[in-house]
Amino acid sequence: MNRERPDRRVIRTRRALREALIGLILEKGYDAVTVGDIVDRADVGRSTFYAHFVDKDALLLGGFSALPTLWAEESRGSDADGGTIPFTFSLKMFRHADDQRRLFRALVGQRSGVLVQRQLDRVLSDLVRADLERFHAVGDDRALEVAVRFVVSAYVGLLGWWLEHPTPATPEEIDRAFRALVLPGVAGFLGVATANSTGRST
Amino acid sequence: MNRERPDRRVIRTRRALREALIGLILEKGYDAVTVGDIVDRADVGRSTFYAHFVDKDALLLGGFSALPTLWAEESRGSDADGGTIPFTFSLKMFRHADDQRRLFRALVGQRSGVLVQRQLDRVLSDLVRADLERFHAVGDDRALEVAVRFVVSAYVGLLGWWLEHPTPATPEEIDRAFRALVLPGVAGFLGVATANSTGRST
DNA sequence: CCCATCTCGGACACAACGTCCAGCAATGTC
DNA sequence: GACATTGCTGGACGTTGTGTCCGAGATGGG
Repeated sequence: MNRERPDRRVIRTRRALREALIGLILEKGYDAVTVGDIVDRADVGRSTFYAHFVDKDALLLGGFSALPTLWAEESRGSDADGGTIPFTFSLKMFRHADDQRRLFRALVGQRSGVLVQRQLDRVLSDLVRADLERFHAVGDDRALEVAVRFVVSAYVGLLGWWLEHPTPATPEEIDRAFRALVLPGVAGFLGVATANSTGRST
Repeated sequence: MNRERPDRRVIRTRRALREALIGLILEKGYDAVTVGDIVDRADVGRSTFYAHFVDKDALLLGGFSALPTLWAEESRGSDADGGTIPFTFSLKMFRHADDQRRLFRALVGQRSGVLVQRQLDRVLSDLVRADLERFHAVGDDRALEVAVRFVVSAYVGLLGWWLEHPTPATPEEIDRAFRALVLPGVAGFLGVATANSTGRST
């Protein structure tokens, strides 16, 4: 890995930009934020911004680049749970989102951009796929993908809804709802899939 | 209703714009299309465009404004089905999307804008809510909303995935998968299902 | 045939993006 | 502590797209 620790100035600049962005997102929503806004608030030259990031998007996603690894480690770390319960990411994520509710609402909520949602989708897809393979030992690849898509869509949908609501539901409650809604269908679907191998003759 | 049939010129212009937009969406994707592109292809003055629509978005959604009513009528019309099977929109929609696959992929696919997805979300939410109320007689309003969110998210997610794939799955197959994945969870979550009709297709 | 209405076309102001460069400042190293 | 390296500044510039405005001309409906 190319891990030469960068210049202090670089760190400073990047942090300033990241924090400015987050503040602005909370105020105006991501889409309404311009590069001008960001460098203005961060007290950084416009050209400096482009020296670091090609895009507004790059800045945002750069902040998230650490997260996937973190989650992956968390999920692997808790093998005790991971061994018996599928989708352990769910409750963790709900809690995390609850802590940073305002930011998450702005980023993953229903009236936000798609960028972060898409990123989240990608990360979750891998986790879910791994869990499904572990718990169901499916043979049909396409059925697996359909199930992954189903679980992730349902999850992100519920998450977005929950964030966007002045709701008294706790992370635990919404997590329970998620499991109750998703697990039966998956069990039935992948069970049938292995025995019956849905669909065309391969 | 204010249904004075408008001037021929108006009709002509609007149709030209709509068709130009669709063509351009198929070529470049919605986001990449500019108002300039549209009026250019439609051979319409720029100012004329703004005399009809405030936005690129308005033009697009204007085209869809007829659709919800159509679906609602379809759904109400087929009371024979509607009486025994929930979510009759599903297969219809899958078929419709299959017919216009390229356009739908550009509009509802996973790398498309959110506009149409959101519109679709709204329309489907109402349909799904109605069906859930009819089939489950729920008392808890919040549980109902959670279930609606779940069903719609799962549906739109599967639809998007299916469109974006060079997949040999027919509308019927993906519809069956959708029902198999969604119905058990809903039944369990909302309590007693009045009719336990788990996807009998034909 | 005439009037109302629509369309044209081009000019304009504006907002944001992304690039470039010369001069200055901070940094890590020896 | 001196110095070469690297990063930052700040503002000018070109570009693209948006949305508005208006007078002149074309076209439709009664």
